[in-house]
Amino acid sequence: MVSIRDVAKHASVSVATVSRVLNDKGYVSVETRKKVEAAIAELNYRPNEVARSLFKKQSKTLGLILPDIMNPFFPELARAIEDTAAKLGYTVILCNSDEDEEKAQRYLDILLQKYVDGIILASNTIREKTIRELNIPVVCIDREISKDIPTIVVDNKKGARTATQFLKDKGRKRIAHIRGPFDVSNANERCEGYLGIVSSEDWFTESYIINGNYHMETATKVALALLQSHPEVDGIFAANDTMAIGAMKAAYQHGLKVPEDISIIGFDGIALAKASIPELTTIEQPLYALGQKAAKVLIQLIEGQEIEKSFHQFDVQLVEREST
Amino acid sequence: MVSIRDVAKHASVSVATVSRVLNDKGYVSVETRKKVEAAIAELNYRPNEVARSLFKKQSKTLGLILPDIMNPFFPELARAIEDTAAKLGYTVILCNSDEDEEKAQRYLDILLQKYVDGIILASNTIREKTIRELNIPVVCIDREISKDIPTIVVDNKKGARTATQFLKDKGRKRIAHIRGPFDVSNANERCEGYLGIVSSEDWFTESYIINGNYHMETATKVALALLQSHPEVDGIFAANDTMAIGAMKAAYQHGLKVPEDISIIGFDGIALAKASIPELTTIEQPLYALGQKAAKVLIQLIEGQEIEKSFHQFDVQLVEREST
DNA sequence: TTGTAGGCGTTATCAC
DNA sequence: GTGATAACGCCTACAA
Repeated sequence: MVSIRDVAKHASVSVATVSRVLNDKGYVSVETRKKVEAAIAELNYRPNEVARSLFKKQSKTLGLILPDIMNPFFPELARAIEDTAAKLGYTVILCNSDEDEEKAQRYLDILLQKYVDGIILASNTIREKTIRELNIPVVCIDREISKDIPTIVVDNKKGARTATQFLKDKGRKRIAHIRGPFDVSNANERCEGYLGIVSSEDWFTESYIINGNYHMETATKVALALLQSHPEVDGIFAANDTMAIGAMKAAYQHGLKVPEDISIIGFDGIALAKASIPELTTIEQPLYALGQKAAKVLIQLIEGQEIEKSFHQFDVQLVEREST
Repeated sequence: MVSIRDVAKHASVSVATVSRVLNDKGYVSVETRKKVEAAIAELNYRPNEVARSLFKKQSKTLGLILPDIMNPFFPELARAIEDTAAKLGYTVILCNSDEDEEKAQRYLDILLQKYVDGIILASNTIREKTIRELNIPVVCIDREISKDIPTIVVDNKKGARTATQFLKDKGRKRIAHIRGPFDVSNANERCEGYLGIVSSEDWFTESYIINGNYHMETATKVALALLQSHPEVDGIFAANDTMAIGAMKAAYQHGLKVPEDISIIGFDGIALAKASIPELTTIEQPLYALGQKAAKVLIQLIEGQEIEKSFHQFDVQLVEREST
């Protein structure tokens, strides 16, 4: 690897001068600059980012900690973050935490040791205090940890209301809800939204709320049980698309036609929703925009720019397809 | 951030000694070691990886360049790679190349500047020469660039033969193929496999091979056109699952029932295949194992261990579900 | 306008 | 056994 010293020698100047033209800082005569640039080109020199990082105490690297990139919700987010980061000169380290606090903590340590400039975090196990102690900018996404930490989320409650109301408007009389995990904030918000619409209905009972874990298989199982015990159910709002697909499977297994016999609506707007047959009606999150925003805010924070506001709640949109 | 110097001072020893206990290298008396360890614990000291990297010229970081993490084929691969890397003490930088040579090249440069220790590459735009010039270990995955570069792939041809033969065995008489892009090696291999089974059939014509691009929408379009112009087609082997789903959509749009009127089989075994209704029969790749192997081989290469062989071709497995 | 030199936090080579 | 000290490649006072 050719170093700044080689360039200096080649151009018969000092390393300081080379550094100056490299960073466009300080005075350099046009002539010397040209000489240096020629040397750089000739030697195909590229500054060593590690040395730079050591000196500057920052690495132009972001950490991205999410539960599991295999969860179809995250790839689009990750892509948006990576795109935006790249555009702004940053690189991103991918970490899968599996919602495991210890694992997340380990990644946090490693990222710190590697001098990452900031972290984007989708987690419900990490607490505010831990984040504060990191002493580097952190942006939370999808899951809110504290109002005092920059956060990019979506209006879950409103989206859930929209979904439930939509089912009602479609003439559905008994609307059930497959909720997400209790320790995930958005799952609780979505459940609240659902309740906001149905809790005053005379038919409503708690048994219309069944517990899912955001995964398909479990959703199929619990939905099937629901359909068996409550054959009157004619509409399901699942707290995410994956579970909605699971519910569709359950409906078929139970001999029900979607959407003729039962309407199913999801939440998230992942690619899967468009790939299912019938295609899934869902509450679509602007996933790419969320990721983009997260990266932008984080980098602003890193670069010390003033942030207008730190809590961003995006709107969500009903996309009607074939399952309702 | 507390540095090795702070620890040294705290333990009243020299930095050299601290370094020795840190790396378990050289002689350190039990007593001093204990002192140092106490100081480390007390100050909660963690060595600075950047400084380490600078000195050692390696960063315990891997680069992962793939076309697009949003393509459902890649998350599982990425996850396996990240898991394995983490277990072995490495971290991974995610890069999306969009099959764009220039973009990939840019990432390569950046990764080099960051001293990554090795790169895992899924690309068909980068040439062998470019890889050689990197002067760091590279392993290719999913797409073969050269027999001389460590590569992890699957027996595409055989898998394609299996798929096509399976359709035949199911009694399908006119089997079409939606192929992948011409510049992707596995697409060509899969097409060859298909041809191996059908090219000698008397009904076979080139018009049974239609061009897809591994994406769903296009597949739906071309499959629909095929079904219209060739209503006799009763089986489709799509070169990947995403296109197989697209073909299912086309079948439904055309008024055909799957699998009653037409059988459809995919390739890859992505999660989507299990989520579709009906569930997709497919040729399943051991995705996680592939990623794991890639990471392991790369790290072996990095750590200078001898590699038994560098070209790994995994077997593929027919998974029969509901679409055939 | 340019060069010298010290330091970022580690590791490794020598002395002692 | 332990401690100075010179790298690693870069940046930035400070001098010249």
